[in-house]
Amino acid sequence: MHTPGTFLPGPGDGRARTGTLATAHGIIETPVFMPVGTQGTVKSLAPTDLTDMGAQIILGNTYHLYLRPGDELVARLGGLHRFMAWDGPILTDSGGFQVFSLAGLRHIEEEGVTFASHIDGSRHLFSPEKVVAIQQNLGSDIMMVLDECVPYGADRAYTEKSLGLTSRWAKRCRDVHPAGHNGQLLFGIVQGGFYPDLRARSAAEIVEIGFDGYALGGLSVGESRPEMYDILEATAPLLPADHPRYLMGVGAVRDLLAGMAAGIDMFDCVLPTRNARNGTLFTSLGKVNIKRNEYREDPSPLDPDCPCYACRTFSKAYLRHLYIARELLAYRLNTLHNLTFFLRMMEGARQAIRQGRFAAFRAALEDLYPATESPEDAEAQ
RNA sequence: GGAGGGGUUCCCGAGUGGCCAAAGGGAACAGACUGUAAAUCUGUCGGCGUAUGCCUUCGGUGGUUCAAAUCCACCCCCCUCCA
Repeated sequence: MHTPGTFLPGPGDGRARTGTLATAHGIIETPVFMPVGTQGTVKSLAPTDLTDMGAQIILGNTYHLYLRPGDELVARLGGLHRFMAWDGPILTDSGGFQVFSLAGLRHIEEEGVTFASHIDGSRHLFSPEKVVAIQQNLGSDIMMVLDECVPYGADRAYTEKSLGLTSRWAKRCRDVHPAGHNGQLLFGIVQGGFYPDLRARSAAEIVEIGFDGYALGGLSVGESRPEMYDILEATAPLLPADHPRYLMGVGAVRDLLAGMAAGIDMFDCVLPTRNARNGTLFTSLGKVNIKRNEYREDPSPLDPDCPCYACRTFSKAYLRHLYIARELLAYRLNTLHNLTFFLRMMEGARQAIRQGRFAAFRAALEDLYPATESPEDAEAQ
């Protein structure tokens, strides 16, 4: 049988590939999209909803769960799976991203990062060892090393220095969590900003340490698509083919497609869940802003091609009404739908890759989800 | 009948001589959201073919003034208290 950590590549199509990753809570078919459940819940959904829509693995967050309710409390209650009643695989992010995004009161030094809680201002230290210990308490199937997610625009000197720190932190994480320990996998994270040679160096150092999987961090942090794709395409091939590759924090429909085309196996992003709560829905006919006046009396389903409960049961007019009226059901139905769309898209992608028609699959979706130029980009031209 | 308070742009509500097309909130309309401090944030929101511009608007009418949502007179509504 599969022991946790076993990654078996399946049929591929160009650089895009399928595969299976074994974890202590089940086997994941890749490429996979992982819904984000930062605080031990995918906002507005119950675990049964996730099971029903075919979610294979979800995310939790070290930073948030450590601060509240506390990883030791979760451990006493039987671990995160039991605590939140989700039997499938869980990946926990290390808090590296929070170190970056909650940039307010924080200090990065060799030992780790000192920060102030966004909840009560209390001071804490996240060291590589601490972050692993927290994730061990949570009992996640895939743990992430502590890294520094370098902000967009960081200069070469800073990026280079940061990359070295991320590598040393990665090594310390590996040292306190040897391969195979507890059935919990540990993934390394490649940084290096937007300097291809630094990316290559980071990849080499992280691969040298040896992890169960390799993540690309520090992308989709404000850069343009071409910049992101350049780094993605240059770096993904540097990650070992016999391990899963994870593109952190991505993403948008066309970014997922670009990632898969580059050989990425795993993705996570708040986009489908957050956008659902903000009224932007993804459908087989393109993006729908459900609050628009044009849907006020529209009796048709949101997506005639979608099997989710919202699409099977309600009209766009009703979904619009719920959203405009800020009814709680709106958040739930919208999230149900958006995640269903993303998961089905990934299923479609896996099939397309197996059948050698990924390029066509990608092109069709890219037509529905054109690259939206940011106003800044447009003005710059 | 007497005393007092009030009528402001779709709604609520600031504004009591010029810096007022008029704060703020809501509604409405549109947009953003990429390892979730996000059920959040941004823009528009009287009219005029992009306007340091013009026109219309602050219960009604008439006046004072270089200038009025703001001051005066009368009128029309609404609310509270006392008879």
